Amino acid sequence: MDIGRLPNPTTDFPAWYGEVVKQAGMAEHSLARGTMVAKPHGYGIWEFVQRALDDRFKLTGHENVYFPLYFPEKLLAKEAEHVEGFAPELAVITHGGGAKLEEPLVVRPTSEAIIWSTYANWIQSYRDLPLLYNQWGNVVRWELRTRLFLRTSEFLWQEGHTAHASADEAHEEALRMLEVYREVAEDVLAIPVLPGRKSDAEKFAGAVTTFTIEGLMRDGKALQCGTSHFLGQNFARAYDVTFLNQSGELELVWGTSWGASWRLVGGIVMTHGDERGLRLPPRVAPVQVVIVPIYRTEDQRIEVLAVAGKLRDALVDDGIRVRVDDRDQYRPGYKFSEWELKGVPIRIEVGPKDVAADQVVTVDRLTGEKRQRSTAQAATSMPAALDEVQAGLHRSALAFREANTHTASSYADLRDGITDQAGLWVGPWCGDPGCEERVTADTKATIRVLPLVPEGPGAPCLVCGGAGTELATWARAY
RNA sequence: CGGGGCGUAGCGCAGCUUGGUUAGCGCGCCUGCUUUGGGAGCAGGAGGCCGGCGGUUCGAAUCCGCCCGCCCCGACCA
Repeated sequence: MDIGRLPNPTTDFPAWYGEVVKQAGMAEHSLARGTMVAKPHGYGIWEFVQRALDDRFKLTGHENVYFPLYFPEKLLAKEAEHVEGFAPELAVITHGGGAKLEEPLVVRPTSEAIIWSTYANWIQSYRDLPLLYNQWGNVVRWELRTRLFLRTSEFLWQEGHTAHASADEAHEEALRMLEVYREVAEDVLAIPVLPGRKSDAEKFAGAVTTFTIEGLMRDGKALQCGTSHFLGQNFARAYDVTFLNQSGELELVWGTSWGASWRLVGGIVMTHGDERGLRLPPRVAPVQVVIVPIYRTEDQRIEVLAVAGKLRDALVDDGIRVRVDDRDQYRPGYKFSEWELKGVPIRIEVGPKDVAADQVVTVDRLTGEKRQRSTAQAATSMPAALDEVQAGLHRSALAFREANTHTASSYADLRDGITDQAGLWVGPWCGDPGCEERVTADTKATIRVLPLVPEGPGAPCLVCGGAGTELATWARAY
């Protein structure tokens, strides 16, 4: 693999991002426009994200199911807002088995249509509710401009689809899953996020309310890291999903849906990366500790690898994902750089001098500081050292977000501020879509998040001066 | 879809203006020796339908036409 120097993340963030993803062996573009190949290092990180999410889905009472990749196009059209929202990015199958299809099929851009039309058959009574299902899969949205992990025409994600007997219960479910996303982002990915609501302009096509968690990337742009929707009875109405309540009355079912994608992998890169490459939170690092042996002679090689092997075994017993890099064709300095590029949280160096002194050198990816420890202590101190890296990454990301969150006190403030200083800008908004549009037209920034509980900020709208009803957070976004 | 740029070895590029016999450079790759505590050195070697099709010409990577693909910038999105 060709590992060269990286572009400067401060002056050329998009180029830096692309090079990190490629050089770290995470992903690359594939032949059809907008598609990507996920490579072992990138897919490996995604597997830990998946596991963290899936474990929590199970703990909150959900089961996994799988619905098909394509379904009749006319199904999509039953929910007006929904079809309108997705029409521009649909992939449509017109031919199959060498013949033109009588009914075109769509490749799912999301699965509400096929799932709700199926739920109609599964739900008759309040006793069938709630239905708490999730599926892991891929979806296709015909994107024009793509970026590895962040926006590709096909991407991997999970989508939860639940059905409930009451509005309150569905609403609670949507918030519960938002909290799951928040917890995974913060505790597992070490990405500080703002939970909240989307404005009507930004919400999911077909939802009553869309909830979101938003992260702030190192270049000052926001990234939506997960969304959860309260669907009201919109899809139940469109797909005729009714149930008999305890009083024997026919009612429409209440629904939610929620999704998070491998975009989160891109979020990890853009939140924690630095000029040397990726910095991985230990909880999603495919390799948490790498041991690099250093030797000159064959005798030293044997001796050093023996110590490295014993250390590896001790760490494996502690449940740590560890690898000994015993490749003979690369020298130590090369390996240091490569593992730093790949973001491995902790490196242990073992050389002849260390073996003689019964010690090793440890270096963490957070501070780059080299420390000597006894071999025994190195083994026992690793779980705590990994926790320190995990916490340190979150701490520094949070400090970055705080330093880049600004309060706008006038419209000029907001408009010029977002242009001059990327980041999150907070200010009162009256709720009028016209005012929202004006800001977007002037600055390319959008409302990323509104408070979970609407609460008057007690100050006039920054745009029109009318009564402010919301404290909106604005930013340019991915 | 509108504007700009580019297709030559796995990757990054030169050569094209002014056509000429064997198409070159860096990185990577293979072999050997020396090396190995922050991206090793030397020597030898493999690897090309010059994006495709057609035209001009004794002769095309080079000139002309058409086509295909990719990248960047403007309206949508996890």
